[in-house]
Amino acid sequence: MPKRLSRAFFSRSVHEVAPDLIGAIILFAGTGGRIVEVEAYHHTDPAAHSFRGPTERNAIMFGPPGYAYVYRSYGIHWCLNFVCEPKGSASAVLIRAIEPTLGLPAMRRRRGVADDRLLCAGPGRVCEALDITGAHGGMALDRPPFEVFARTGEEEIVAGPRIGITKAVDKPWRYGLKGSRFLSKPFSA
DNA sequence: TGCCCGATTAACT
DNA sequence: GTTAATCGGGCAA
Repeated sequence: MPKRLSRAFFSRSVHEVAPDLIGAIILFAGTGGRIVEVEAYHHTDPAAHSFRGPTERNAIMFGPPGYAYVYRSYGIHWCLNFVCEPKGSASAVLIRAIEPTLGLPAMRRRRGVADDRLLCAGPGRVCEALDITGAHGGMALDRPPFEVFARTGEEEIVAGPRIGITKAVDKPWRYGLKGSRFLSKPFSA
């Protein structure tokens, strides 16, 4: 039985937690699968929402680790983050893509796409497939409806530049499961 | 109060 | 490859 990830797991540096999340299982109300792509955002990073200090939107990032930070992207989509590091560090990992395994009928219905590779290939798609919205921001990751389990065994992890940002574009803080068909974009060799 | 633009996606050409 | 959709956050005034 996989080990449930608790607050101690998320209390470490966001640059340790992010690659350790590749291969982990995330379930929300019983739907989800294996995490195959994430990005790390540290509060000293100009691309992070927390870079300019606490606001109403990013308040969760300044709280304790092990909680969900959900924000609205482009006025349309929801994006899910896991808050990391000791409280006040304001760092988080963006969940960018999942290999969908549990609750496939529900996820297909919510997404309305024919190809399962597009169910959870992107941060907005992940939230639509799992039915995560801003209402779930601030929820603990070790309590229902969230369930997060550690990966079992070794995984081959690749890193590269993050997607969709205009600041700190050179930092290789996007992590993925090598060769996965469920990435939002391939990693360049 | 007004303005610009974004940790995106889908539907175009 | 390009672009519209769509709206709240953050900052200037």
